[in-house]
Amino acid sequence: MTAPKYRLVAAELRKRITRGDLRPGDRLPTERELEAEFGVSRNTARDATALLINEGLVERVAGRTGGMVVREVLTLTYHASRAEMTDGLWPESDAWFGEVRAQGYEPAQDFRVEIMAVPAEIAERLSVEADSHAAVRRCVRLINGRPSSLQDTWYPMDLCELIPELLSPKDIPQGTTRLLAERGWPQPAVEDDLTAAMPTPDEARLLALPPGTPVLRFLRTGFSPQRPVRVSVTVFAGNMNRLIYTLGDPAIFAKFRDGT
Amino acid sequence: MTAPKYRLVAAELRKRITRGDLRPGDRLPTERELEAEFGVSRNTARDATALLINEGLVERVAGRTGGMVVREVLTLTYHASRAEMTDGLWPESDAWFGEVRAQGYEPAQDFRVEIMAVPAEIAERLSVEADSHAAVRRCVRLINGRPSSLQDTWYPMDLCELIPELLSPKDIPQGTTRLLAERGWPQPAVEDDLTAAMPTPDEARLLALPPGTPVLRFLRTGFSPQRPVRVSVTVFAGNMNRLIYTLGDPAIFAKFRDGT
DNA sequence: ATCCATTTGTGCGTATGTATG
DNA sequence: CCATACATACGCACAAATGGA
Repeated sequence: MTAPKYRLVAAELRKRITRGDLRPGDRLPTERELEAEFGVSRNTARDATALLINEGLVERVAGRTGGMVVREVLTLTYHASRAEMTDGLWPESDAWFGEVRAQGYEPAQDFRVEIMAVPAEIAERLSVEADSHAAVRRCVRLINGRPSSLQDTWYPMDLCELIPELLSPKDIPQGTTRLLAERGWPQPAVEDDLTAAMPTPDEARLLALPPGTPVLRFLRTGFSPQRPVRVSVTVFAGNMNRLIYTLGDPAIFAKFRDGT
Repeated sequence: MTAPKYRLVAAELRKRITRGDLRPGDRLPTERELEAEFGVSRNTARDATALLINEGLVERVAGRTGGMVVREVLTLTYHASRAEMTDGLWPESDAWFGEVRAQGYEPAQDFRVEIMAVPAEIAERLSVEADSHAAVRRCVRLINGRPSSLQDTWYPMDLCELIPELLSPKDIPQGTTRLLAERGWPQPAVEDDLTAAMPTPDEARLLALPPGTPVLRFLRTGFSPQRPVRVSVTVFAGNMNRLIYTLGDPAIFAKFRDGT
C-alpha cells in the first residue's frame, strides 16, 4: 500500500528541488549515484527521474559532463490586452518585439507565407468553408536565439484579393492589423481562446521543447464590424511564457504600475 | 540515424489516432499485441505508449477489461471576460455555475476556508508581506462529479477584519465580489496572469489527472481603486477546459453570437 | 584529430505485484 | 479463484552523446 520505490525516489529529489537544495542549472545525482543512494536499480532510478521530467522540473543531457539538470524558469511576459486596443489598432507583431526588448531580451522571427487548406477549427471562426483555402502568415519567434512561440495567422482568401500585400512574404511595415484597418477592415473586437495542452511532435520540434513541457495555445479571432477577418494561432512554449490581461479601468493600473 | 523503435511504434499509433482509425474511448492493441505486431519487446512497447501518454493522447487502465484507451476530449468553456464586468461586479463563482449549466453539465463544488501563510508570488500581488497570513477561500470544482478545476482566493487579513463574512466557511449568497463591493471595496479592474504548466503532484491528485496532462494556471488580481483586494489562483485541468476572453466593442459580438 | 571516460539512451528478458471483471 | 490486462522492479548489453586528455 506504500508508494512504489520510483515514486519515493522522485519525491525525495523533488523535495530537494522545491526546497532549493538543488537550484536551476544544478545537476541531480547521476543514475549510478541514485542506485547507490537509494538502493534501486538503474531502471528504477530512470523511472523516478522520468516523473520529474514530466513535471517539467528537470531535463536530461547525455554525455560526459551531462546529467539531469534542474530546469531554468525563464518567463517572458506577453500583454494580451493593452490600452492601445481601445483605438481599434492592435499592433500585434510589433507589440511583441517591443515587449521582448522591454524585458531585456533580443527578439527575432522567422517568417513565411503559405496558402493552405483551412482546418475545421479555423474555418468555423473565420466563417469560411472547411477545406477551402486561406493565406497563412507563419512565424517562429525567437528570444535570445531560442524558439519561444509559433504564430500562424489565417486570412480568408477573398480578403487577400482585396489586400494583396497579405500574400507578400515581406514584413508589412505598419503591421498587418494596421494595414487592414487602413483598407477598411479595422478590428475593434477580438475573441481569445486559451487552452493548455501537450505539444504535437511538430510543435515540440519547432520549439525545441524538452519532453514534459506543455504549451499554451492562444487563438485570437479578429472581428471587423462586418465579419471576422483573421485568426491567429499562437503556441507558446509553456516553460518560458506568461500571458497577461488587464481588464477594467485603466486609471487603476496606472497607480499600481511597478515592474509590469 | 533512423528513429529508435519505440518512436516508430509511437508514430504509427499516433497516426492511427489522429487519422481517426482509433477514436476516443477505443482501446489500443494490448502490450502483448504490440510485441507481436511490431516485433518489439514488451518494455519497448511500453516506452512507445509512454510517449503517447505524455502527449495526452491515451490513458492506461489496468485490469481485465482495461488497456490503453484513447482519451476523451471534453472541453468546458469559461468566459474570463464578460459584459457584466463593466459595472464593476464580477460574480465569479456564480458565473462559473451558470456557465457550466449552460453547457449542459452539472456543476458542484467542495469548499473550505483556511488561514495560511502567503507565498511570495501572492504576497507581491496583494502588496502584503511575504509569509504574513491571509484568508484563503478554497474550492474544488466538479463537473458531472469529476474534478475540473481548483480555485484558491486570497484576501488580506486586515480586509477580513473589516468584512468577517470572508472567514465564514459558508457560501456567501451574493458572491464575495459583490459582498466586497457592498462594503466599499469594488473591483473595477483585474489583472489576469496565464501560464501553462505541468501539475504539482498535489494538483494532479486533487484533479485526478492522468499522467501527461498539463494545467492552465490562472491568477486574477482584483483591484479596488485604493489597493488590490484579492488574488484568485485557478488551476484548470488542461484536458477539459478552455478560457475565452472577448475584448473590444460588445456590439460586434452580439452580431456573431451563435454557440459561444 | 583520436581516443577515452562518463553519462544518458535504447532494447530486451525476466519475475512478481496489482487491478479488474 | 482465475484470466487478463497493466505496474513495478531488476539485470544485462550495447549505442550515442559529450567533453576532456
